[in-house]
Amino acid sequence: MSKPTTYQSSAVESKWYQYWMDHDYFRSEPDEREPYTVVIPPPNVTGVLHMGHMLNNTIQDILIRKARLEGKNACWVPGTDHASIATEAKVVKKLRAEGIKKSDLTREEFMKYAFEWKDKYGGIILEQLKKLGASCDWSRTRFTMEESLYDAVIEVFVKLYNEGKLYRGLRMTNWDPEAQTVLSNEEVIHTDENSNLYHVRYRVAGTTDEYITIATSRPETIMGDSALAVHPDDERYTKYHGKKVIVPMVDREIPIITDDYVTMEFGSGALKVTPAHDMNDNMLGDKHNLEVIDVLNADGTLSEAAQLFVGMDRFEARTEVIKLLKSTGDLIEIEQYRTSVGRSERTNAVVEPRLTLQWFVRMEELSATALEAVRSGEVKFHPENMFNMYQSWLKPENVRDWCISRQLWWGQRIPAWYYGEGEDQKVFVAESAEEALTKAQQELGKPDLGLNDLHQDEDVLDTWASSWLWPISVFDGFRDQKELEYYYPTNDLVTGWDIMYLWVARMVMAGYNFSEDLLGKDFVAKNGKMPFRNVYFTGMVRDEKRRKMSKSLGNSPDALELLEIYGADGVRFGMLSSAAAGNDIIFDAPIDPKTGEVKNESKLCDQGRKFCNKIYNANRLIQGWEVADDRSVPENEALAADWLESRLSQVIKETDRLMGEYRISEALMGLYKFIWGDFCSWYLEVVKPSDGKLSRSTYDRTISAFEQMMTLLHPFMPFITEEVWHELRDRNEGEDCIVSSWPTAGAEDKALLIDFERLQQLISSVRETRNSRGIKAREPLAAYIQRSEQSEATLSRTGWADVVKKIAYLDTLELTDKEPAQSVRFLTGNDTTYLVTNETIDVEAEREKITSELNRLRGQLKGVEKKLANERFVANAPDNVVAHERKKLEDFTAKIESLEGQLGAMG
RNA sequence: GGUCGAUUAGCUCAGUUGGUCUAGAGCGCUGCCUUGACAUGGCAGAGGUCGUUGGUUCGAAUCCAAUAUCGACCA
Repeated sequence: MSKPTTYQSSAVESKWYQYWMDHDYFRSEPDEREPYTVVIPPPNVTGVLHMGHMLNNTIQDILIRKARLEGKNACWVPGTDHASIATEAKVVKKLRAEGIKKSDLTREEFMKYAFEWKDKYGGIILEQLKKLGASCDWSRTRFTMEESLYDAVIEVFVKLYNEGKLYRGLRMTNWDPEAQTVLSNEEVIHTDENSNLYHVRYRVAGTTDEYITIATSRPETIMGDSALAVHPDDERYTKYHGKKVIVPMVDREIPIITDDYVTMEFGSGALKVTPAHDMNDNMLGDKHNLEVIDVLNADGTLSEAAQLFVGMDRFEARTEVIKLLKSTGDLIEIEQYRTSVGRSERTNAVVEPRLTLQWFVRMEELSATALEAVRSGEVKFHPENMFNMYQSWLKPENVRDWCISRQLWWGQRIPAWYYGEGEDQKVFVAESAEEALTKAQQELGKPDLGLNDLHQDEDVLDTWASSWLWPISVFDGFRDQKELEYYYPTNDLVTGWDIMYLWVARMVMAGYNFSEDLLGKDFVAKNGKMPFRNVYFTGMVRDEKRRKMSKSLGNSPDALELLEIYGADGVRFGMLSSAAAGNDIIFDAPIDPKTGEVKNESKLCDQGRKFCNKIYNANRLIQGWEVADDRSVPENEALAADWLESRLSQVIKETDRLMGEYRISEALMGLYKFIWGDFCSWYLEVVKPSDGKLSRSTYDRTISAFEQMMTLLHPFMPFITEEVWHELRDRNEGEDCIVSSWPTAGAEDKALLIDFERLQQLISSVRETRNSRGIKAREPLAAYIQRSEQSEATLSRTGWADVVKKIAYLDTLELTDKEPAQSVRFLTGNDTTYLVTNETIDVEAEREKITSELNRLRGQLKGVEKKLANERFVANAPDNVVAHERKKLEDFTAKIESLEGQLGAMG
C-alpha cells in the first residue's frame, strides 16, 4: 500500500479549501430554494484570531454546512467592524512611532492613515478564518465603515432623530482623560484596588467649634462640593437639619440635605455631595436641585472653578489637598480600604465621571420591544436560561439611555450641524451638509445662510451604532430591499453571552424598529420583524485557571499554531468536544508552571487529530479490499451489515434531534462513538476478510454506510470527510461531499440491535476471561450457553454464532443443559455462558467474585421489588415505566438464579 | 452589597419536560497485546452513596428551601 500510514492534515486542508472556493460552493444568490442565513459577529478589525473566534465560527460553519447539505440556500455573510476606539488607538500609536502627532493632522489626513492601516491589517482575521475551514460567502465580505454601511448609520441617525428617539444632553458619563473621550459602561473595567478613605471635618456654619466629619476617597473634588448629605433618621445629625456647613479650603457655604440614599453605617454617616464628579452625587444633585461645580478639565487637570491648584493633574492635586487639609487640622484620619476602581479598557486611565454634552438614544421603548421579542419566543435563545440574563439587562429599572457619541475621528461622523454658540445654538440633523443648510435656511428664516455658517459635530458614533444594523446593512437593506426580502430574517446568530446586551439586544431593537419600514407591513406580518430567529450563545473560553482567554493576559494559545499542529478538523473537534451551549469552556492548553506562559498544546484537539487518523485508516483498510463478485454473501457479513444500517438509522435520527436542539457537541460525540466504536471496532472487524476479498453486497453496503457517515460528519470536520468521500467512489465533476445530501434515517430492527448487543457482551466476556487468566487471545476455546427460550432464539439468528466465533476465537459455540467441566461462567443476557478453559479453576476466587456480584444484584432486586410492591407506584406511574420495572425484576431474578446455580454447583 | 449560574469519576465535562439512570464520555491511571488499516493503535480493567441538610413526590443527579464553596455579571 503506497499511502502513508498516518493522516497528514495540512496538505489535505489547503487542497480542499481551494477546491471549494474554485467551485464557488460558499456563494449564495437568492433563488427559489429555502434560504438559511447567518451573519458573522463581525470581528474587530484590529483583531487576530483567538480561541473565542474559533469556537464561535466553528459553530456557525457547522450550522451553515449542515443547511447546505440539507439543500437549503446557505448564506454566511462575513465581515469586520471598525472598532472605533481600539483602531484609533492603534493608528495613533503607529503614527506616534513614526513621529506624527494626531493633533498635527487634519481629520481627513488622519482618516487616510486609518484606512491605510485597515487595508493592511484589517483582513488578517478573515484570512485566518479560512484556515479554520469557514465556508463564508467571501464575495459578500462587508465592513462597517464602507459606504453603504456608513450611509445606513447616518440614515438611521436622522430617522431616529426625526422620531424623537435621539437627544443631545448633558449627562454624567465615563470620561477617559487620556483618550479624552466618553466611554460606554461596558468599556470600563472595574477592579478592586487599594485606596484611602480620608476623613475630613466640615464646620457647621454659624458655629466656631461644631464640625461634621465626612469620609471621601476623592478629596481633590472637595472644591466642587455643593451639599453635605445625611440620612433623615440618623439621630446624630438631626439637630443640624436645615443648617449649612462651610467647605474647607474654599470657605463656601453649602446646605445640609437629608436623603435615605445615605448609608448610616458607612464612614461617619455623612456624605459630601459633588454633583459634577460622581454618578450618585449627580443623582442626588438632580433630586435636591444642587449647584453643579465642575472642578476638572477634560484632560484630568483642575479647572478654574476649583480655585486652588488650577492646572494641576487630579492625582497630584489630591496630594496637595491632603497637605493643605493637614495643615489646617481639618483632616481627621486616613483609613486604608479596598474599593472598586474603574479604568478605561483601552488606555487603563482611571475613568472620571464627567458631565458632558453627548448624543443619546432613548431606550425605554426600544428595550421593551427587545425584551418582548425574546419573551414571546419570536427570537429564541439557546440555551433558554440565557433569557434570565437578558431580562435582567433589559428590565425597565436597569435600562439607561444609550450614549452614542464618541470624541474620536475613526467612525461615522455625527450628522448634526450647529448654528450659533451657547444657549442659542440651533441643531440641524440631516443626511448631508446641504440638506442641513436647507433646513437651517428655512427654520431660521435666513435664506442667504451658507455652509460656512454651520459647523458639523466633531464626534463620531459608537461602533455599536453600526453593528446593531448588521443583519440588515450587510444586505444593503437600507438602500435596496431586494436581497433583504430573500435573506431576512436571518436564521441563527452565534455569539458569546458577554455581548448579549451590547450587541444582541440592540440588533433585536434595530430589527423590530426598522424592518417594517424597509420591507412593508405584509412582509413582516408573514415573516416577522426579528433580525434572527435563534441565538446560540457560546460560553467564554477560559484557561485552566478559569480566566477568560484574552490577548492582554497572554493566556490564550496561538490559534494558528494550533491549526498547524492539529489540523483544522482536529481543532474544531477539540473546541466542540467540551463546549455545551452557554457553558464556559475550560480550554485544556496547559500553562507552563515555570514561565507562566500558555503552551500551544491541547489534548482535546489531539483527540480530534487522532479521530481523523482513525477515519483515514478505516478508509485505507477498505481501499485495500477487493470485490469478489462471484462470492455469495457470508451470513456473518449480512448480519453485521444489517446491524450497521440499523445503527446508522438510529444515529441519523439522534443527530437530527440533537442538532435541532442545538446540542452540537453531543451530536458530534454521538458520531464519534458511532464511527470509532461501532463502525471501526465492531463492524470492520466482523467483515474484515482473511483473503482480502469481500462479497459485492457487503462491499457496497460498507461503502454506502461510510459515505453517509462522511456526510454526517462533514459539518463538524469538513476536510477529512471531503478527502475520504472522494476515495470511496469514482466521482463526477460537481459531486462533492460538501454538496452531497444529508442522509435520511431508514428503519431500525430493534430485535437485531438487542441481539447484537448480546453478541458484543458475550465477546467482551470471553476477552475478559482470557485476559484475566492469561489465555492467549487467539487460542481456540469452546463455549456453551445455557439453554433457555431466549438463548435458543438468539443463537438461531442467522450469522450470530459465526460472528461470535470469529471475533471471540471460539471453535465451538452451542447450547447446553449442563455445566461442562473446567469452565468459567459469566452472564450473557440473563443466561449463563460456560467458557471451557481447560484449566483448573480457582474456586475460592470464583466464589468471591460471584458472591459480590450476587450482593449487588440482590440489592437492586430489593429496590425494584419495593417499588412494585408499592400500590401507589403501580397505580400512578406510566405503564411503560411500570413495565420497565417488571422487566428489571425479571432480569435481576434470572441473573440471581443463574449465579446461585453457579455457587451451588461449586459445592 | 444586588442578581444570576455552577457544584456528578483523579482532571475536563454530558446527563433534555423527574421514570431505559442498573449515572455516561474523553483524558489520565492499571494490565495484556508490536496480530497485515491505524501504537495518532487494539483488548480489558479499576474509579462516583451526583457539595451538605431538609422538603415535595409512588419515584429526585434532575423540582423546592436552607446552607457551604466557587464563579460571573452589575453596583
